[in-house]
Amino acid sequence: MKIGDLARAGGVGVETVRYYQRRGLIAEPPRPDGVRRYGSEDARRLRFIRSAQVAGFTLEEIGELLALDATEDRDRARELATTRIAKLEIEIARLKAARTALAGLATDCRTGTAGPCPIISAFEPRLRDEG
Amino acid sequence: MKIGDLARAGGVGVETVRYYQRRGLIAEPPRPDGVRRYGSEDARRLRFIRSAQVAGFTLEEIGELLALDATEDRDRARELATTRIAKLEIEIARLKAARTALAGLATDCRTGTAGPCPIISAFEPRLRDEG
DNA sequence: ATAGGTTCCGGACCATGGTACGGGATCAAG
DNA sequence: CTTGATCCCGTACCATGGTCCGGAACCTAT
Repeated sequence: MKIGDLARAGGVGVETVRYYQRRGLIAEPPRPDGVRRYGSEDARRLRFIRSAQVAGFTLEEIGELLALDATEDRDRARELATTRIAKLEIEIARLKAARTALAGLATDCRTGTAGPCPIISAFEPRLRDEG
Repeated sequence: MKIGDLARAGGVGVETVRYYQRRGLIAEPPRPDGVRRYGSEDARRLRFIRSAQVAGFTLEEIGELLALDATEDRDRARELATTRIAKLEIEIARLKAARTALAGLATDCRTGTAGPCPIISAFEPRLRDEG
């Protein structure tokens, strides 16, 4: 694979691959004829990077994870995982609360009723009755 | 309230309040004696901004929401709300998947077993048996 | 009255994660 | 053998959301 193929396989741009390379997230592959040649392992790494980003890891942390993948430091790996899980829990709870607030807003802003809808108060703790 | 009080009430820095002001998210308050004097309404706005950020709105969108709060454009308000809800659903699902992956990683990386733990594969679709 | 804390302001700077630019080399197809 | 795509490289630039800087003015307590 050349860089363009890898980028396509990973759903990113060529520039992004080069950027990851500069950051040391993807190893510099051999270039027999002057052009970088990647293997399926690189594609796997690239996919991992994207997944880990979704999980909220920064590129720096992802670099550590990748380095760790080859080591025996299971403790550190578990530590990174559990720390991130805790943050994910918080984030998920936050997003759910936001969703609830927005659902309330969408309901309150049904068409047909006159006047503005209470956007700001939609995010405030609901003390008013549900009636 | 002076700007420092407002910032404290909103859990942000003074510079952040000034920044929001520049962005037009908080109205320029009266300054009888040359110093900005805020009321509880401003604190409410500030809290709203933080909540809306958690909900994934950009500051630009938040500006629109704030503008909308005073208008009669219920359709637009509902539209923004439902669009964001859809994105939140996706994001929540993603975070849950990430949490699952990390939980698997943490399990696999129990201490005691020898060898590196499969960090990269933790995020790959699990085809291998659970045994 | 002098020090410490706060406010004012514009503009510079920062972190993160890319994205674009310009210019040159190389390759495959028409 | 030219055209178009792709590759190489370094550097510059971008968007977002702040954060800090320096210098001047003010208030309050000691």
